[in-house]
Amino acid sequence: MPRTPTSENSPSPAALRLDNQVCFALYSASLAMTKLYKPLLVDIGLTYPQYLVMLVLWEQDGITVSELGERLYLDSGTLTPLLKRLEASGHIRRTRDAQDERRVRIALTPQGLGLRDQAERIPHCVLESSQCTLPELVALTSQLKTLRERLSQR
Amino acid sequence: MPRTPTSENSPSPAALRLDNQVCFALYSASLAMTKLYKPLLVDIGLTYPQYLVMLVLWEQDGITVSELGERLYLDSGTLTPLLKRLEASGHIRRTRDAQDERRVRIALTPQGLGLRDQAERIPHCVLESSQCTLPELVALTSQLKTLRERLSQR
DNA sequence: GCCAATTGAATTGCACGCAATTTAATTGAG
DNA sequence: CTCAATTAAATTGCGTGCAATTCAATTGGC
Repeated sequence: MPRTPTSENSPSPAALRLDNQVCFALYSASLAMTKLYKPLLVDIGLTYPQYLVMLVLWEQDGITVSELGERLYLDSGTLTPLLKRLEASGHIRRTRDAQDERRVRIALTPQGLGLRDQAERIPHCVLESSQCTLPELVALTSQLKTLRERLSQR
Repeated sequence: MPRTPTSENSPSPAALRLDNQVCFALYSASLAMTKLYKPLLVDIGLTYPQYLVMLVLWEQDGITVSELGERLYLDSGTLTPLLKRLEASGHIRRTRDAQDERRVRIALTPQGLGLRDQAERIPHCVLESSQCTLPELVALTSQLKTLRERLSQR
């Protein structure tokens, strides 16, 4: 009997097949998306999570670390070092709240605000590269939000 | 005029609004999914990416590091340390290929193979917790695979 | 058969995510 | 008013992801 290079034991049940996992489809699509953004973001000196932080700050300047965390579903263990790097890059300033010294407020610098103009071309580039139509992406976004809500309400 | 706690500059263009980003929907849903798996995987002593590796090995025992990487879209910089930890846990063995000493083949130990029985209950748990129907998840998986293919063919 | 080019892993360095702990500031029950 | 409980960030430690480099083994042009 010919021996294949990979020895099969009993076949894996369908429920454990990699190609049947939503989790892997989600995981690998998310990493692929990050790779698509990378070259665009390198041009403006941001990493992908840093870009997400900037998106929030362009909408809501001066919010606290925990408000930022609620928006992005990230905690201070992730955000604190990330924000320090954004500060070191000159995009933001971190200042203790005068009313409540426990809070740290994040404010855009003029440089950080200026970055928004350069970032405006990114969504278009991504749409192009995604090979998807806008309605497709809008629909997918909506489904993913629903999934996220359902998953995180545990 | 009442002043909001966060000072708005010019409003952020719609294309840069966080809630309109597929990338963020994808990113946050993926992290939420990881969190759902974590307690289930802790029980069997695996991290989430380690679980993905085991899914592949349960299908194809004895493959090389690069074949594993093609399956998971990960490179050796990620896989090498991860595989060393799986080896340290006793789930796999790493051995140089006799035909080509550059290749490293990954083989399940009896313990690693035995883990599959314990893992079989996981997909059901996830389906329950996801608050989604199976057809919904199947459809979403398919869309995400399409997206991944389109994104990574650049 | 020889040596340059290629290939497969490993290594290095950096930036996340996140659990768990610590520190500092604020709140609140009595 | 006081002190314990709570809250907000920061810190620590570990495990990814990934670019870039290194190292060893193999291949291919001559």
